[in-house]
Amino acid sequence: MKESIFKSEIANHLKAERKRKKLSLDATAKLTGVSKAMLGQIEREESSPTIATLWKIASGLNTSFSAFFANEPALQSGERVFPEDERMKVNTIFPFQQDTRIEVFEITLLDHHQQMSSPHDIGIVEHVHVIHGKMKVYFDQQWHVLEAGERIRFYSDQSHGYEAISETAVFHNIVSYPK
Amino acid sequence: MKESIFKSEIANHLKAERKRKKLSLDATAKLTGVSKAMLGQIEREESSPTIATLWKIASGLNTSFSAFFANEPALQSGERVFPEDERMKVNTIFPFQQDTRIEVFEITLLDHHQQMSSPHDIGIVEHVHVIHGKMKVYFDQQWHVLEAGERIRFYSDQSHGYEAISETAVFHNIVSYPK
DNA sequence: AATTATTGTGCGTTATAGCGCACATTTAAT
DNA sequence: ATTAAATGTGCGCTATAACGCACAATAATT
Repeated sequence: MKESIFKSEIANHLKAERKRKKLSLDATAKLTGVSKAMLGQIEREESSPTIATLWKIASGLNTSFSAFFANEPALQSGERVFPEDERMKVNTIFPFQQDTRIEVFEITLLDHHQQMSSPHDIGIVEHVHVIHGKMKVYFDQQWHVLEAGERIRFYSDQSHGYEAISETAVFHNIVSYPK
Repeated sequence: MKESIFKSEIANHLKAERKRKKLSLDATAKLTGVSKAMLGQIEREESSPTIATLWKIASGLNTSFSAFFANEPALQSGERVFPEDERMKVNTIFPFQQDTRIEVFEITLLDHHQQMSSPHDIGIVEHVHVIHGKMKVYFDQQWHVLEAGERIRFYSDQSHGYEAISETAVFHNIVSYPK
């Protein structure tokens, strides 16, 4: 994810949210405590706001903070795509639904397979619950070893991955998307 | 959530992450492309970084962006309380957290036990995934039979319940609370 | 058509994010 | 003990985030 696309996502989301609520720059300025000049500049991508002001905007508009970093709904609507690999079997337990914004997979790693993944969008949380075998999960620059029955939770907007320590490992993977 | 408290969250997380990696301000400056003076000010809460710089920091440290905003364990622990019953064992897999607004239980029904429940708040969605045995789930005025491995999803703002058909049944219960 | 709000943008000013460099302290090496 | 390297803070400077106000444009009212 490049830095520059941030600005346009923030701009788009702010503009969309403001239009959806049928608010003028002046009205949102009063709601958020951020000057309308600044709001205009952010929408035109002429300014990269500080977290403090972005917080004031999110807070004043009663919208979530992470929503400013989400990709277009068109892209994130569906299910996550997994790489085609014979040694990693993915079974969808609960597909993504707009109301809950979670999806659940049962994943089987064969032959000590390791599966790495590049960062996802901001705010996405992954839950790993080991059903069979022994495995390790990578995030925060560390491998975390998990026995059967154990579980762990992490932000997946970073490099992460899974690897079976026993020959095969089965785990449940709950992915939560913000909104 | 007040604005000031997550400035300290950012400060704490940056400091902790830097210490964990045993990096100096100088070293992190080279990694992230952010001057060490600025990094120092952020750690001392003397400066509120822009989104762009915080991104450079997260990116350069290979850490998650969201982790800088990790909210403290919510006071409002939405955790559901279950009736005391010897024939229904509830094991919490993932406790409720404010960011995801889900909680996950592993529930064991013994001796053909039936457990009914009165309606919860509107918008709450329950997911049932049968691990062992055979059971049925009640909602929408009827019972739904589930074999091991099968799953079902329903709104729990209505009378609902579970019952083991085999002598014992084990299922996972994912509860999603609306934002 | 003329007037009056409303809305977004441009401008000048202030506040502060962010940088490079130097300084004082500590830590390690000689 | 002395030197040398490394680490965090302070200072001056520049870039820009953020503000208030005024202006030009459109939309609504008379």
